[in-house]
Amino acid sequence: MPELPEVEVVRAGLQPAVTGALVTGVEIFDERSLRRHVPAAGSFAEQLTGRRILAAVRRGKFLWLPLDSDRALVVHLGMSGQVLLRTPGAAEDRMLRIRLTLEHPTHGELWVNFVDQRIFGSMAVDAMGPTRDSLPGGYSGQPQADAAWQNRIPSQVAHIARDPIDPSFASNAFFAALARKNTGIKRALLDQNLISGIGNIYADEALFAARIHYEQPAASLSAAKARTLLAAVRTILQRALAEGGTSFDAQYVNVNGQSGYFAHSLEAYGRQGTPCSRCGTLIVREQFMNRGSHFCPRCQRLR
DNA sequence: CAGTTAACCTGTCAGC
DNA sequence: TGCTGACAGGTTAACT
Repeated sequence: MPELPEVEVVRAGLQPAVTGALVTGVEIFDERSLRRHVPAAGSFAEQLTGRRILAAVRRGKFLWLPLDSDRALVVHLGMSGQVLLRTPGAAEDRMLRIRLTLEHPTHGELWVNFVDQRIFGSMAVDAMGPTRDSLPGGYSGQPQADAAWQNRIPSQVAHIARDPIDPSFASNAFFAALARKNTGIKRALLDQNLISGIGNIYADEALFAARIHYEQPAASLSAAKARTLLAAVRTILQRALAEGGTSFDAQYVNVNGQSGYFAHSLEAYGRQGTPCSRCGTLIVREQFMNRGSHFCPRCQRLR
């Protein structure tokens, strides 16, 4: 489940189920799902078994579960990852790669199934370090300023920029970086080191809402236009989150396997050949970065 | 530094 | 029915 809203749906679903739970079992069905695990301080299973989970945190499309060992279980869903909560003994999920068994003090025993068709996603145990700005590492539902994990971040997530719905997102620094970028605006929106959480769907939707062509040079946007774009990004992400994310099929689901509804609200992504909701011109799809860019050629002109 | 390409993978769908 | 090719929401490393 790729972009920010879909990952946040997963985080929010995990939080009440895993916070305070003890990891009692780890089963690995496909080692390739541990691609990002660095076995320096011990194997994946060794570092998890017997540890307690303290929270569920997200920055952009990265999710992590801080452990009582100053490490964290880092989860990235890649293109097709799912995290499913199951009652032990439930029927096997297809394409199950990793399973954790948890013992929660009040909810009892639980399976956390990591399912991933394409195996671009991964789980890893990683060391935590301080955040560069000494602010919270990401979004975790309830702020817990006194918690040791709060202002720390897994080493493999440290290079990822804050996302636009993070209260600590530095808008002015983002605008300044845009003004310095010698590249197209969509490439900049997809650059997770500049702003995180935006993928191909929401980049196209935000650019449509702000009426900006995807190849418009980032540095050429006026201050007002850049502000409009950031506001559009936030609005789209929040609306998508409120509707449970975007699902075209059973691939992108919450921890209970349910789809979101935002696909009905898409204005540009996947709508090539259908009329623009503003002017009736047919939406166009062009090849871009080995995928598609969808836009209205009339509303979104290159200037 | 910016941009391109390839690599990592499996499944689904359209067309023949 | 079966084959082939195109396509899919992401990230990273290597190269120009």
